[in-house]
Amino acid sequence: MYRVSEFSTMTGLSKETLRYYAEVKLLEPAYIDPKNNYRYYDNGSYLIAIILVSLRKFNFTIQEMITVIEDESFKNLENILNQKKRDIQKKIEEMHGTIDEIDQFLKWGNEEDA
Amino acid sequence: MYRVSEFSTMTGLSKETLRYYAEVKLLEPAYIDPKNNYRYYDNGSYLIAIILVSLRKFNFTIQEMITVIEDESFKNLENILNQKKRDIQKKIEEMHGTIDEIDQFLKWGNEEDA
DNA sequence: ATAAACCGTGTTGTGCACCACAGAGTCAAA
DNA sequence: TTTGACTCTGTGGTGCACAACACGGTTTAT
Repeated sequence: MYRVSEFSTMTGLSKETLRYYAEVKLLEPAYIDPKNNYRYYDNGSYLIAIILVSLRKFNFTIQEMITVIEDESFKNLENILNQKKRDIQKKIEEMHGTIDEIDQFLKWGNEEDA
Repeated sequence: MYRVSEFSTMTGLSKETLRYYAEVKLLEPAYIDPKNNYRYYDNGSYLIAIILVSLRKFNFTIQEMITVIEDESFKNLENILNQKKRDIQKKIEEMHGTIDEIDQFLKWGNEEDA
């Protein structure tokens, strides 16, 4: 059982982030001492925390992560990740579109000059 | 001279957005009637508004747009747009990187299963 | 016993680009 | 002249994901 400080350095999540994650029921402590309200995390918490850190790198929102975690035993995690990949690919295409529009705009500017 | 409502429909910028743009000195009305504070826009305002709408599509921030507008006569607009294109391309590469990381994660998950 | 280091709660602030609303004044048409 | 549509200002709210306090209790080491 780890206290917040230790768990924070283990996971790379700040204490405030851990508190926030508990608040939104994304990652709740394994145990809370009723006499001083100290929050304790265990190795199960750690596994989840590691996954959350990855998901955050993949730009998952808190809500999406909650969905992942609520779906016990991660049955749909693969589907969700594949969906995320498609979302990213879509955004990439949009950005290519934006580049095209900028090119149009530049072209229009140059023609105006002529 | 156009009042906000008309100018709003002309440009597609909402009244609140126009008010906000005036507040941050991005697009100030051409004339303000001192006796009732009504804000009036003219054709010069319109030209700038059109450009701003495009820049917003290109994901310019307000600060960036202010920079563009302050630089009278748009000498550096082309440079800035080209810089923006590079920024977008960089983000596209980052997103490809994220996709690779997701693939790694998926691969790791499948190996764990085995 | 004391001091340092830790923990809790509650609250406010951050950045961005607006949106929404209330209350009051103003203008245009009939 | 009345009605309805318009305008202003000021203020607060939105979403996201925390960060940053202040204040007080607790634990740990010496």
